[in-house]
Amino acid sequence: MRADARDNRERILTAAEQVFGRSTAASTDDVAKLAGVGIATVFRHFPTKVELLEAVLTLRLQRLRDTAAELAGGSDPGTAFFEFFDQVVAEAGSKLAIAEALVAAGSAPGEHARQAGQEMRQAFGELLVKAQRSGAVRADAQFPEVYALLVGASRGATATGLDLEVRDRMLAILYDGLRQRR
Amino acid sequence: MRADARDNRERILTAAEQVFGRSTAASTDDVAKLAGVGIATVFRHFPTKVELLEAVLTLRLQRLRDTAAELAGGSDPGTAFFEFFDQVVAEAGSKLAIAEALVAAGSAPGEHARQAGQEMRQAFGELLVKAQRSGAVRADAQFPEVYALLVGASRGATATGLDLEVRDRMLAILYDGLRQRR
DNA sequence: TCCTAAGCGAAGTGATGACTCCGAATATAT
DNA sequence: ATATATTCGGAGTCATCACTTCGCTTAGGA
Repeated sequence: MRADARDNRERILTAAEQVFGRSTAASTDDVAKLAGVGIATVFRHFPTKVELLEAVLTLRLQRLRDTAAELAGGSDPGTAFFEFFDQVVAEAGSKLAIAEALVAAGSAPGEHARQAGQEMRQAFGELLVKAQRSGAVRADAQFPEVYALLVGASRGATATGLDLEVRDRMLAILYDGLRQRR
Repeated sequence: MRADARDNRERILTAAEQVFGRSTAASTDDVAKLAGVGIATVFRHFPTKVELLEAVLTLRLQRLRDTAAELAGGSDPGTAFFEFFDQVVAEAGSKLAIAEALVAAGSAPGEHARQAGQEMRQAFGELLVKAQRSGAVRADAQFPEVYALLVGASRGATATGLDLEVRDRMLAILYDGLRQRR
């Protein structure tokens, strides 16, 4: 691939992430304009709009997976688990698209996104198990409901009108539920 | 208004609720077809698609408000609060539109929907206060975060793939957090 | 430097969907 | 029963958007 083509591909992805971050209903022209390329260039790199959306989704899921993996290597398992939860919800609070990505992670269309979603869930699952072994999270919680809570909290955060204090109090209540029953 | 006109208005609203329940991106033609009327008839009763959506949203919010008011008159305040929570989440689990309605309730466009949203939140707020007075819900929880949790749980429920056991375990964790700290 | 294949952008194309126009149909008051 | 004002339905219109075509440009090897 020629150097200018690679550059454009990067620019398009970056622009798409920003544009679709606001609304996935945005047009391909908008992405092209923000990227500073022609429409045809967008379609040359991503043959359909769905494939472009998929690429953006995959990127986001991979980043979340990396964050989880990074935290897993860190200090306290309990801290790592809640830290990840915090970070995801914080991001989702300002970017609706992240929340949507989480929902889509379960039943993602397309091979790349599906795999990225699976890896992210896998990494989050490991954070959960370690936190449970350390006693920071109740042992009777299973992955599906904890993931559902992550998705829900992300959506709930966007409903707070971006009020950080409300968001933190919401999470405090949720975390009380997730912690080990005495 | 002529009797046939009123009939059609009803039919259109019912059809719209069903069609937009699947996706708000559905076309007005779909609504007209399901209602068994011409497209023009839909637009005569609801001049724009947004107004039609608004009417559906208002209807849903009013129903939720009625449910809350009904439960408030019932027996135990704690039971009433969690019962409402259960019902809303259960409905949202099968109808994504309800979850969206909850989100929109905060910043609804249009006068009718805005007011219906406010009334629903008001009714839910009363359930919360009573439950707190009775000691069933922790006293330090304020309305905004509890509402955010309701919105979040509704969204989370749709992410469980409609698995009722997962949904119930998710709610159990959440309710543990909402109950009075001893 | 020059050649050429890879890449580019702007002007299409066709489909879709919100919304309108107007002649036909019909409810209802007399 | 009849008149007429109201309502109806389907065939438009117009804008938007995903996607294509094609003549021009340019990167980068010889």
